[in-house]
Amino acid sequence: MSYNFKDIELKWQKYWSKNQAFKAVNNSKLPKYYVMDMFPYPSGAGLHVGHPLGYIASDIYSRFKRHKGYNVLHPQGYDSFGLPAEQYAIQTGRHPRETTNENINRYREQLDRLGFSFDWSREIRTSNKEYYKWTQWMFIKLYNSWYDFKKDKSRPIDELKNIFQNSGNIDIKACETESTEKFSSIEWGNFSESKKENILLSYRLAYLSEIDVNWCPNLGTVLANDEIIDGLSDRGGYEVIRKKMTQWSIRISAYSERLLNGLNNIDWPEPLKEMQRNWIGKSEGSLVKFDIQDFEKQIEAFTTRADTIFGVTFITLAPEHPFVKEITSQENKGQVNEYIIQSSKKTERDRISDVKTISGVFTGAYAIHPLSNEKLPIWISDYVLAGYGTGAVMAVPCGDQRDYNFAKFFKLPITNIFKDIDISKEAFQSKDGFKLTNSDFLNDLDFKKGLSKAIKELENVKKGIHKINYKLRDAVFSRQRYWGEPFPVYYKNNLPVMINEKYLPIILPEVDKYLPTEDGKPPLGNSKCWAWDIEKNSIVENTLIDNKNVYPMELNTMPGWAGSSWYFNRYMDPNNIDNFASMEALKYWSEIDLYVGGSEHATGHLLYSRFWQYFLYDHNLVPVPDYAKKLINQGMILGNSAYIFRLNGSDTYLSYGLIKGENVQSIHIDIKFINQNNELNIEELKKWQPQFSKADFKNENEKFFVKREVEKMSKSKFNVVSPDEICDKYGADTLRLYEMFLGPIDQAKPWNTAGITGTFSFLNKFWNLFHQTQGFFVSDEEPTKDSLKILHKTIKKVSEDIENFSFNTSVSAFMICVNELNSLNCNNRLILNDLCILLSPFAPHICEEIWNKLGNSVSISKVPYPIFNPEFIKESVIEYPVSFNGKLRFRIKLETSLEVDRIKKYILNHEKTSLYLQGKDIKKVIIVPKKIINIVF
RNA sequence: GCUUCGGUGGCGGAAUUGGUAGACGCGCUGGAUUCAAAAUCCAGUUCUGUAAAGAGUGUGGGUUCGAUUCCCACCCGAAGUACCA
Repeated sequence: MSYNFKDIELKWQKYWSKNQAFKAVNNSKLPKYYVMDMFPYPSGAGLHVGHPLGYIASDIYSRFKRHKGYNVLHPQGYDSFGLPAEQYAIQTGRHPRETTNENINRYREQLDRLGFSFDWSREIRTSNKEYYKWTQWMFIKLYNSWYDFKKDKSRPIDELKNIFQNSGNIDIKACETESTEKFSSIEWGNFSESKKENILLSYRLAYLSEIDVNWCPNLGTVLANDEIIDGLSDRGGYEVIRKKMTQWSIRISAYSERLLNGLNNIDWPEPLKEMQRNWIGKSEGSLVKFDIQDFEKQIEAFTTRADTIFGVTFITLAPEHPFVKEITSQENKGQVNEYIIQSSKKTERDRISDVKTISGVFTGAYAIHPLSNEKLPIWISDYVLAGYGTGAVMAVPCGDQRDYNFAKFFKLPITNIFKDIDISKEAFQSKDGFKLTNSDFLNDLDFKKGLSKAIKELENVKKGIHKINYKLRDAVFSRQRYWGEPFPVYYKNNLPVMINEKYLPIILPEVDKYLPTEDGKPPLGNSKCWAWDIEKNSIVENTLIDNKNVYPMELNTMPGWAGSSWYFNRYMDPNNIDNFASMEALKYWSEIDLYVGGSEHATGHLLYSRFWQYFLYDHNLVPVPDYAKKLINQGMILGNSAYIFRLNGSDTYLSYGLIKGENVQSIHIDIKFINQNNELNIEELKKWQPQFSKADFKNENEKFFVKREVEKMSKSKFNVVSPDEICDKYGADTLRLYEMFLGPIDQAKPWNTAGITGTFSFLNKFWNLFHQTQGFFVSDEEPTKDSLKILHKTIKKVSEDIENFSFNTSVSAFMICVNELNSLNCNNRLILNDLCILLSPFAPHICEEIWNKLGNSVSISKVPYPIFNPEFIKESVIEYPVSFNGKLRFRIKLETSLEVDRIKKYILNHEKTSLYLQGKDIKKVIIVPKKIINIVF
C-alpha cells in the first residue's frame, strides 16, 4: 500500500477546517502562547516557494507548543493596501479592491494546501473598513498627543494647552519643531486662534510640514525610490526631481531614546537590533554656532569632535539649506542656482553613496569662526543632506576624509591641528594617538581633555551647546495614492481638523481614475464625494464646497506601514466593533511570544511598530510596551533567474559562451524554458513573447546556453517557483520538510528542487515502516531496547532543535531515525505512536493519517509531546584504560558506545597513544595524533 | 558609500565552548532486483596521486600545542538604505 499523499492531505485539511481544530480561545486554563507571522502582501503573482519558509517554521513551532500544552494563538491576515494593486488598476482600470480580493482568495487556497494550523476565524485585512477604522482612530490619537521629555512619555494635547495657558512654553521639555518660538502664558492668551493651532501643530505627534519628495512632473506624481531607476521613472522613463510638498509626518524621533533602550528588553536577533541602533544613530556632541558675515544669522552645525574646532577651514551647507538663497553673493548666484537644480535631480541615496565625485559651489559668503574670528568660506555640496542634523557641516579637512577630499579638490586651506602627524596623504580620523597643535588654548591636549575644554569655551562665549543627535528622522505619513487608508481630516482656513471619532470609519471614496488629477492633486481628488459637511457630519460632494458648512477633505492617503504597525493587537480580538481590541483580550494575550519574519523589515515595519506600540502604551491603550518578546528572521529564498543575450541593435541572440567582447544586452527569460544543463528550448521561447518569434539564435555546439543568476524571487524576473507544482508532485508534507531541510531558517538560500526527492523518499520510508504489502501492520510487542534508544535519541535531538529553531538538523535527525528503525525492521506500535507525534509538527497530514490508523480517535494535534527519558539512551559505563606518552595514566568513563568506538579507533591507529583515566568522570576526550590530549571534565 | 549578514566537496548544508572538517540529503560511480524501465535496496564518493603521501573551510597575515571557529586587512555575494512590501 503506497503513500497516497493527495487523498491524505485533502482528507485532513477538510477535517481540521470542519472541526476548527486550531481555533484559539480568549480564556483557557492552559498557559497562552502567541505565534505570529508577518502577514503577506497579496501580490498578483500568487504565493511563491519563498513565502512559506517562515510560515512553515512558525507552524511547526505552534503545533509543537500545542503538544506541549499551551493555548496557542496562531493567526494570519493580509497587508492588503499597497502600491502594486494600484499600479495594476492604473493599467487595467480594475478596482484595486477587486484584484486584491482575487489575490487574497488565491493566497488562501495556496496556504490551505500547505496544511497550516492558522486560526482563520481571526483573519484580518488592513483594507477592510472595520480594520482601518481603527488605523484612522489611532491617527487621531497621534494628532491629539505631544511628547513630554520630563515624563518621558506622550500625553494628550489638551494637557499641553493647559500648560501654555498657565506658564507658556518656556519651562517645558517637549519634542517640538526646531523653529518653534518661546512664549509666556500672557503671550499665548493673546495669540489668534490660528496662531495657537499652528503652534500646537509643531508639538503634535502627527503634524504637517514641508518635505522633500521625488516628484515626476510628467506623471504628475510622487515616486518611491524603488520606482526610480538611474534617476528616471521606472514607468515611462521620465525625469524625476526633488521637490518640497506639505505632508503629514509622525514624530517618531521623540521616541528615539526609548526605541534604543527598549532593544535591551526584547529577545530579537542581535544583528537586527544592531541595525536598529545604527539606524537610530545616537551621537553625543555639540551644536556650534557660526555667525555669518554681514547677515544677522547663525549657521548651526552639529559635531562630535568639538576638539577639532581650530581645524575648521570652511563650512558646507546642503544645497536645500534655507539660508543658501539669501546669503549667496550676486556674482555666485548663477552657479549656485545651477548647482541646486543639478542636485535636485539626484536621489538622496545617490548623493550619499557616490563618494568618488566631488562637487560643490562657493556661495560667496563667509562665516566667522566662533573662537578665532577667522573668515570661513561657505560652500554648498550635495553630500550634505538637508534632512540630517542641521544640514550644515563644519569642515575639518585634517580630521575628516570627506572634508579633506573636498578641500584638496577645490584647493581650500587645510590646517593641521595634530602635532607631528603627517596629513599630506590623507586625513587623520582617529580619536587617539595625538596631541593638538595650532589650536590656541587647546594645544598639547589629547582628545578627551581637548573635547571638554573646547565645549566649555564654546559654551562660555555662547557659541555652542551640548546636544544629543539622532539620525532617525520623523516618518513621512502622506502618500499621493488611492489604495490606502484615507485621513479622517478636513481643512478649515488651511488648518487641519480631525473628524470626530464617532463618525469613523471614513470610507475610501470611489474614483473613475486611479491616476493623479490633471492639476496634480492626489488620486482622491478624482472623487466627486470628498468633502466634509460639519452640519450633517458626513462626507458630501465636492461641488458643494462653496457651502459654508462644507470643507475639503485631505486628499492624501496613509502609507503601507500604518495598518501593519498595530495589527498584532487586532488578532487578539478581531471582530470587536467598540474598540480595536478589548482590554481584557489585550491583557490575556498581552504580547507576541514568537514573531517570525524577514530581516528586510528591520528598519521599517519593525521600528515603526515598536514606536506605535509605545505610543499606545503611553495612553494606556495596550498593557505592554514591547509587543514581541522574541523574534526570529527567516532568510529570503532566492530564485535562479535565466538571462539570454541580444546583440545590441539587432535581432540576434547569442549563446552564453559566444558573448565575449560583444556589445550585448541581457534579458530575463522565464526559467520554464531552461533544462538542467542551462540549455534553452528555443521553440518554446519563440511562442512565449512576440519579440522572440522571428529572432535569430546563434548556437554553440548545436546548443543554446543561458546565463543563470541568483537573485530575489520575483514575478518581474520570471524566476518564480510556485509551491503548487511541488504540492501536486510530492505533496505538502514533502514541501514542508524540504523547505526546512534546505538550510538554517535565518539564512538566504537559492531555491533548488534537485534535492526534494530526498525528503519525499524519507516520507515513503516512514510510511513503509508500517505498511507491508498486505496493508497497515504494526507489532504490539514490547519495544526493544535498541528501538527505544533510537526513539529517545530522536526525541532529545528534535525537541532541542525546535526550541533552537534549528529545523534543518531536526529533519536530518528524523531521517537517521527512520533509517535506523528500518534496519532493525521495527514496526512497533509504541515506537510508532511517539514517532508520529514527534514528526507531526513537520509533516502533519501523514502523521495524522497514521495516528488515525493506529486506532486513535482524537486528533494528533491534541496529544502531549513525547518526553525524553535519558534512561533509554544510557550506555553501560565502559572503562577504557589508556596512557599518554607512557607517563600520564587515566581511566575514562564513557557514556556512549560511539565515543568508545572513536577512541578505540584512534588507539588502534596510534599504538603509542593510550589513555588511562582513574576516578574522574570525563565528558569528552580528544586525542590528536602525535600531539596532545585535552581532557574535558 | 554606509549598516547587517554570508562565503566549507559537483550541489544544499553539518561540525555544543578553539579540539578527528565534510553529519544528513541531492548528484555521481559500481552492484543487487527486473525482459526492460521506474521504484527500491547495498557499497563507494573532498581534491591530487596507482600507491605511499600530501593539500584542503573566499584571499593574505596574526594569536594558539591546535583555527571553519578568535583578531587584523582585503576580495566576492545577499539584504536594507527612510514612498516596494
